Amino acid sequence: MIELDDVDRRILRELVADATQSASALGRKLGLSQPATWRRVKRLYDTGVIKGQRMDLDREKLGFGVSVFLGIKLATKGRVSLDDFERAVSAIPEVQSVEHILGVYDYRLRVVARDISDFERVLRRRIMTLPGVGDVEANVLLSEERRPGPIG
Amino acid sequence: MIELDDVDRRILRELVADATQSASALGRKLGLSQPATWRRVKRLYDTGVIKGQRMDLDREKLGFGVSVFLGIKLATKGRVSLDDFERAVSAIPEVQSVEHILGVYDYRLRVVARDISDFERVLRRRIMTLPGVGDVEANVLLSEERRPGPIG
DNA sequence: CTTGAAAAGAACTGCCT
DNA sequence: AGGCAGTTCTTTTCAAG
Repeated sequence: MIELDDVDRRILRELVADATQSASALGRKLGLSQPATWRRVKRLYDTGVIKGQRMDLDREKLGFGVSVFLGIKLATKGRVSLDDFERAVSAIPEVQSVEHILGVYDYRLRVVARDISDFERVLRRRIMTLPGVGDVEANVLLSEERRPGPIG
Repeated sequence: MIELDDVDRRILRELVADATQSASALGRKLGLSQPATWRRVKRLYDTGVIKGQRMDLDREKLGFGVSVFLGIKLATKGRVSLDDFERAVSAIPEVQSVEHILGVYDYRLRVVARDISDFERVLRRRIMTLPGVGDVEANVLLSEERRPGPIG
C-alpha cells in the first residue's frame, strides 16, 4: 500500500471525474504549477496507483443491447477445475468480465449479446458447455450507475 | 444504433487495448494519416460510440483491499421504492456501482472496504438501513479479469 | 516547491484531391 | 472519404531560485 498526501487524493478525485484534463488545468484547480502537477500524476502512474485509462464504449450503439450477469457454481472445484474453467471462459468474446468470488456462487460473468435470442445462443452453445459448470443464475441488466468510489 | 466500417472497428479495438495512444500512432498501425485518424476518433466521440475515458485505479494500493458484490431484494417494489432506494444508495461513498437488474435480485451493488471489519460496518450501518431492503446476498471478490468484449 | 523556457509531440483547422 | 501543410496547445524536460 502506498502513502498519498491530501494533494494526491485531490488529483485522483479530479481525474476520476474527468480523465482527459491536462496537467495545467489540474494544477489551476489545486493551486499548483503545471510541472509540479505533472510530476505528481506521473508518480501516481509509476507507483501503480493509476493502472491506466479505459475506453468507455456505448455497447448499445455498437449493437449489443443486452447485458446479463451470470452466477455460476462449479460441479467440481479442484485447482485444475478452476484453471480449466477460466481458460475456457477467456475464449468467449461475449464475456466482458470474469470474477472469481467466494459465496453462494463461484464465478460471476458479465455477458453481452445483440438481443435476447442472441443471448440464448451464447448461453446454450458457449456457457453451458464450459467445463465443470453446475448451477447457473441469470440477472438481466436494466440500468446501471457507476460511481467514483472512495479514494482515501 | 450507428453504422461503423471496418476501420472504425479496428480503431475501437486498438483504443480498448490502450486508451492513451495518440492519433498518429494509431494511424501508423492502420495505414492512415494523423488527421484522418483523428477525425474518425472524434466522430466516434461525437456520435457517442465512445462515451469517454475512465481512470483505472488500483483500489488495493489505495487501501481498499476488499470488494464485495451484494445482491439485494427489495421488500416493496413500487416506483417510489426504486427511486428512494437508488437515491439513498447513491449517497454511500463505498458503493462503486449500482446495477438495476431483472431476475432473482432487484439490485446488484459493488462495495469496496478497507478490510472485512470495515465491510461489516458498511453493511450494518449503510446497506441494511437502506429504505426497503429485503434479502441480501454477498459474494466476496477473490480475483477478476476484464476483457475487451465484442466490437462488431 | 516555484517560475521560465525550450524542444518534441499531439491536437486541431483549412484547403485540396 | 483521405492527404498535406500549418497553427495551437500540451507534454516533457531542463535550469535556476
